[in-house]
This record gives sequence, C-alpha cells and structure tokens, in this order.
Amino acid sequence: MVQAEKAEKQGSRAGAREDLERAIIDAAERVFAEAGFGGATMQAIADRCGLPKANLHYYFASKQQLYRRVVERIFHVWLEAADSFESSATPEVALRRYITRKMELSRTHRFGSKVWANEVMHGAPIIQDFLETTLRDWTESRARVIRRWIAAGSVRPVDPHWLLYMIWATTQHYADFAHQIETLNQGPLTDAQWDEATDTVCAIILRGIGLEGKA
Amino acid sequence: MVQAEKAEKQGSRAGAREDLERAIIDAAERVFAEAGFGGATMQAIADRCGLPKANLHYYFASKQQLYRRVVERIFHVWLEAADSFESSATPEVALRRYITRKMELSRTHRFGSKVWANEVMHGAPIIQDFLETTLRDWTESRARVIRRWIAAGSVRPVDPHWLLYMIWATTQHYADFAHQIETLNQGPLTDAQWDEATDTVCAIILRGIGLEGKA
DNA sequence: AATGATCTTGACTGAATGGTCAAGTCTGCT
DNA sequence: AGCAGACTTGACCATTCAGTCAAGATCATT
Repeated sequence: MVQAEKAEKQGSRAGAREDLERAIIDAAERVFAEAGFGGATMQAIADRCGLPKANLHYYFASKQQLYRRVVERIFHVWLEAADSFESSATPEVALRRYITRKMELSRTHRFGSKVWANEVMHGAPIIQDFLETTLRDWTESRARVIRRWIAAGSVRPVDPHWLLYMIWATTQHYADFAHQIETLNQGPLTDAQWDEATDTVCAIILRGIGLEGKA
Repeated sequence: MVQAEKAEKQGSRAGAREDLERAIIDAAERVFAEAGFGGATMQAIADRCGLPKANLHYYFASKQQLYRRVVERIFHVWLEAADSFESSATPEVALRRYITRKMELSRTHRFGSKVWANEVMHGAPIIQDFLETTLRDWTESRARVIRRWIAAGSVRPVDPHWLLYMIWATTQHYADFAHQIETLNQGPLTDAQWDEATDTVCAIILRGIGLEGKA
C-alpha cells in the first residue's frame, strides 16, 4: 500500500489523526468563542475533548497555531457559502440565496462566527494576510457583479461595499449576538422564528435596493 | 463646606478623583477593546494612562469591577442615543435620526462598541442583569412604537425585533469590524464615505420597510 | 504649622498557564 | 515475535499576572 492509499482509508492511522485533529479544532472553536483567545486555556480545550493537555501539543505546536486553524476553517466556510452568489440567474435569486445561506451558517456555525468576529475586532493579528488577499479579492469580485446589476438597471445605485457590509453584519449578528437575541426573546429562536427573520432580512434588503416583488 | 458642595467643585479632591477615574476607564476601554477581557492586563491599562498598576487597584478593586464600569458606560451611551427615536414627528425622521446617530457613535465610540460586542459574544457574564431588565424594557418599548407605525399603515408589517437587530447589526458593524472595513478600503473611511455609508444604510432600510421617499 | 485623611507606589506573592519532556503504550509491518 | 515509528500522558518548569501591602508623599482643614 502506498502512502496516498493509506491516507485515504478511514480507520487507518492517518484517518484517525484527521478525526482527532477535527475533534480538537471543534473543541477549540467553542472554547475560543466562549472565552476569547486570551481567556481560553489549553486545559479547557483539552477537557472539552477529553484529552490530556500534553496531547494537544502533540498535534498543534502552540495555542496560536491551533487558533489559526480554527479561524482558517470558518473563513473557508464563509467563502464556500458565497459561491451560490454568482451561479444564480438573477440578482434577486443570487442575493436571496446568499442571505439565506449566511443565516443558516449563523445558526449552524455560531461558534466559528464568534471566533472570526473576535479575531477581526482585535485587529486580525493572526489572519491579516487573509484579509488583504483572499477576502479582498473575493469582495472586489462580488462588487463587480453588483455593479453590473446596477448598470443593467436591476438594482438601484449603491456602493456595493455598503450593501455587502450590511448583509454580513445583519446575518452574522444572529450568531455573534445570539446571546442577546435569546435573552430578549426569552429563549432560543424557534424554527419558525429563524425562517421569519430570514424572510424579513431578505425582504428589507431586496426591497431596499429596488428588487421588491421581482424575486 | 459641606460634603455635597465639596463634591461639586472641580479641582477639589472629589473632582480630581472623577477625572482620574475617567482617565482610567478611557484607557481600560481601549485595552479591553483591543485585547478582550482575558487578554487585557492591568499593567497595559496602567501604562496607557501613565499610572502605576497599584494605583488602579486603589480606584477599582478588581479587573472585573473596572471592566464592568467600562461596559456600563457604553451601555448608557447606547441608551441615550436612542432617545431621539421617540421624540420625532414621523417614522421616517425617527428612524433616520436613530440610524444616523448610531453610525456616529460607531465612529466616535469604536472601542466601547467593541467591548460591548465582546461582552455579549461571551455570554454577557458581567452584565446579564442589564440585558434582562433595562435592555429588554427599552427594546419592547421601541417595538411597541414600531407596531403602532405598522398599525397606522406607515410601515410595512415586520416583526420589530428583526428590524431593530438589523439596525444594531449594521451600524455597529462599522465599529466592531472597522479593521476589516479599513483593510478592504485600503485605509480609514473618509468623511464623505461615512456620510455615503450612512445615507445608504438609511436608504436601504427605510425603503425596505416601505418608507422610501417619504423622508 | 500640625494633623489626619487621602492618595501613591515599588516590591512582593500566590495562583494560573503555555509549553516541555522523558518514560511509557500502542499499531502496523515484516 | 519483534521492531520502528507513531502516539499518549503525568509531572514539571518558567513566566505572567491579578491583587496585596506597607511605607511614604500630598493635601485640606484648623
């Protein structure tokens, strides 16, 4: 068996290693989200995934390296989520899909979103390079698409950046400020409430840029 | 001179004390915003306001107590900002004023906003009581106003909560994610950009809830 | 000027924490 | 079976940090 085949086979050493690393990253994501980088301790992460602390350091050289992996992971989830943005037939469908997808991610990836927010709020000390390269490229490419829509007259003229920020802010708010929302709501949002919130966000934004009723 | 008069007179001991406390809170706000509660150190705060660390502990018993004061301060700034909400003649003016004011606060109170975001993201361990009392009351009172507008037919029917969350999220994003925005913008927003962003946010939201052109 | 209260500060302490290490255990291969 | 490399882990260390303290400086009042 060559190396590549070994690596693919689940249950093998390589597969087990991947599973373990993922379990550690899962635990770390949660702990970092709940305590921030400074407040999180390797011990807490170790406890959460039932491993001795020294074991974490076998897989991840340092706290910072583990943290970087966590941030990278959520960053890539964001990016993939945005693919539906371009592959849609009309601006209405594209935006509605994108917003809906981002709301789903806020629900399913609450902790990752928080870690990302934390990192950016603290000046992105770890992933500044991503902001300057991948995120900038991604943003400008979507901005161009939006400008095309505007030029075609489907969307009212706005600077695409302010629109994108609004979408990011609003959708991520449901993850990052989930605690506040749940306090005001006297409990977690129900399925129906998530749907309603998503519909409302779509409706306000689409209508706000002149797409009401066209979707 | 009785105690009350002493306390009022600036330059007196009481006045100097207030000044110092404010200076410490200013420094703390910045350091907490930049490093999070766990990452902030009393030494860093002391350095920033040029005081020996031991002195901070003379004015504030613990790091947590100092932190609480910081969070309380920004919280009250938020609340005051919202007064213009009710005192306006029409929904358009009220909302436009409120959004504009919140955008200004995101520009002038960037650090406070970040500390607040941090606190809420981590489950509001310190100010949970505020969320459950003051913030809930405030929110429900504004929600009632919005429902009245809806009943009067000025605003399209939406659950007021989703609308408020959208306003909070979008405006605070300009403070909390300032670093990301500035990276994408290749520099701080200019005065003109702030105005444009504010106008765009107002326009999308107002139009989104059926108030376009009425303001 | 004397006095008592308020304020200042360098030095210290105890606890927590990231990271290391060396002595083990397990796994898959021949 | 036996071996080599991968993995596990309890104990340990160096550092950092919140908070303390006691000796001294400063200030308002008489």
